[in-house]
Amino acid sequence: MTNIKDIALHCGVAISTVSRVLNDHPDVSQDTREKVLRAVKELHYIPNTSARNLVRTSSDTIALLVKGVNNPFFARLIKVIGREIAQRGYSLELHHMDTSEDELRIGAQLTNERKLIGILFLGGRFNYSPEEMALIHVPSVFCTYTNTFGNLNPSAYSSVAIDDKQAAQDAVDALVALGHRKIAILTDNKDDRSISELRFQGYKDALAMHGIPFEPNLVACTGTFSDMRAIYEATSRLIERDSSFTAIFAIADLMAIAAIKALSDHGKRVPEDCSVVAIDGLELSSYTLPTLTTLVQPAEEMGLLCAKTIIELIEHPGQNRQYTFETVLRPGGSVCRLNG
Amino acid sequence: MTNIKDIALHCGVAISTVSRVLNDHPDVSQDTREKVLRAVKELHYIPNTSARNLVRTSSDTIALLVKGVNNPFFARLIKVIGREIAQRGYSLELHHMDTSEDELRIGAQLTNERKLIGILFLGGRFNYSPEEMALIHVPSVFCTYTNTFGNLNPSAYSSVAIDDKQAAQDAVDALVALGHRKIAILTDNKDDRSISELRFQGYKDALAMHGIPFEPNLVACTGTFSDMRAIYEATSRLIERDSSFTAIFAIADLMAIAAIKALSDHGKRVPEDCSVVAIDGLELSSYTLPTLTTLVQPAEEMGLLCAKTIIELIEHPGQNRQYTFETVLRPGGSVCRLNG
DNA sequence: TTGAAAGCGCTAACAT
DNA sequence: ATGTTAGCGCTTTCAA
Repeated sequence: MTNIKDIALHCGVAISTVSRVLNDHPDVSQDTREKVLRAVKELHYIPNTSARNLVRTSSDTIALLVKGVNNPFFARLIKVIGREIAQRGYSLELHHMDTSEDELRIGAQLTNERKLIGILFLGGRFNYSPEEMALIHVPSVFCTYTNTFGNLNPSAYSSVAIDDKQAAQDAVDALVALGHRKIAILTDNKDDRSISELRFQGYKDALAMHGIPFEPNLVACTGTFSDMRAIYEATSRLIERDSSFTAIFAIADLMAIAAIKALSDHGKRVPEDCSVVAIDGLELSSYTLPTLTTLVQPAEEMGLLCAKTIIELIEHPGQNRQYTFETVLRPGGSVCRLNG
Repeated sequence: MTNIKDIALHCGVAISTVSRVLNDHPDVSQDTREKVLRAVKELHYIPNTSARNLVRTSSDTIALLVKGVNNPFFARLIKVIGREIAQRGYSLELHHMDTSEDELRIGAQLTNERKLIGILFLGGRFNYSPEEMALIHVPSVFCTYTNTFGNLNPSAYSSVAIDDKQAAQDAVDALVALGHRKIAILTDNKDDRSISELRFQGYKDALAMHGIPFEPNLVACTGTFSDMRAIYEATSRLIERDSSFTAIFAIADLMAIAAIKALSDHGKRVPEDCSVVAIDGLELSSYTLPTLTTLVQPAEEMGLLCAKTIIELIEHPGQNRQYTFETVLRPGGSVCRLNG
């Protein structure tokens, strides 16, 4: 591997001069600059970021730490965030990690490895403790989740999220408004201290608010957000167990899509025999047959605010703040009035 | 940030001793080891990977370089690859980059930054030149693409891919076998020197082989693989321009889904009025209404072979090899016999 | 079993 | 405008 020293030797200049050229410092003569740049090309020089990061005390880099690969909702968010960060003159580094890893630990590691100035967390847990949070020494924003199940002081973190419980209530409300009272729920999990639990809670609250008794029989747990087969099967079991429901609330769009297939395969037409409402608002859901009635998370706005917030925090530290977005019902062909 | 030196000071040992403990070297006394490990916990020590990578001459790390975020087909591949690499005792690092970046350059940079022992490229170009390829000094495998439009010597690269042209031919053949002769194509692009071009070529070849004249009017270009709205509109324009076709070949599953919606909105039922065949075999496509007839890329097998191949190359350099997979037709509800 | 010290490639003072 | 030099945090000889 050719390094900065090779370039210096080749050009008969000092390595600091090469470094200056490489980092666009102004105080280098035109001649030297060109000579160095030519050598860089000729010798196929590729900078060693490890060495650079080791010696630098700061960068202009914000990391976007994504936990879990399979979330289609993240894609739009990432796009918007990337655009805004670039436009504001910072660099964005995308890092993915497995669901099994600890995002705060990885964040801390990345911070001192790459001299990050900020971290955007995507897909993290809802229950950080102050001790865990203390690992992170740069500004950070929780994107699309917040600290509902943790005990962080509001001054200790920033977040941009929807109100999951409220969104679930809205979904159920929409079904009730159409005359439905036997409403099943399709959820990943009932008590994951995360999205599923919140949306499940919103479902129960909404039922209670409408004086509808909660029926455990109408709860279908999939154990997954993305495995269509598992979702299909959970729905099938639900139908076979108790098909008295006239509507399903699915906590995610993809779940609704698999559910509609299961309903169809069991001779139940959507929406005539069963209405379906979900939460997400994926672009895809506007192109299925029938199209999905879903509570849209405003991905673009949320992504933009995530970016704006982290930059604000970087430029003016200490102004932590939690933002909550409203979901908007996007009408689709998957619902209809009961017996209508 | 606490570093290895702080730990050493805290424990009253030398830096090298701490390093030995951290790297599981055997020649450290039980006492010292425990003392150091305790300090690591207490002081919240987090290793600096940059420093480590700078000094190391090699790692056990294979990188999976993914270009473009929005490909749903990649998710499964990544999962399989990750599992196999881990099982064989190597580490996998996932790196994402923008479509605008040069994967070979990034690969080269990452290699000397992180001391990689191998690279898996996902989503790269089909047209590398030997000069470009010379940047990469470790074994590598092109996953799900190959060098069709480049001039690499077969001994100079390894790849695991499907035969895109053949898959497109198979798709058209399937439609012709059902009596269709007016077959439209929905493609990203006609000449991108990549997947789209190959599949478009396969479409044309198949038509020719069956003595069906190629009609430019029946070509709909979307300019995208993932923007459903754009695909929907391209399909709509196609229908409004010339609705004489009885079948559509979509070069990707998501395109087919948007196309079916457009057909439906134009009063054309699928498959009764128009059959649809695609290439991909996403899990999703088995859960749409109607389900998609699609040529499945065997993601699991391909991912496994990618992993096996890179490991083989690492352990026995110089055995470059190109693998081609057959796609398999997965029958769905989106096709039927013409006038049947 | 442990310590001392060299140096990975680079940036950033500090000189000149 | 350019050169010299001291580290950044770590691994790895080489000595003891």
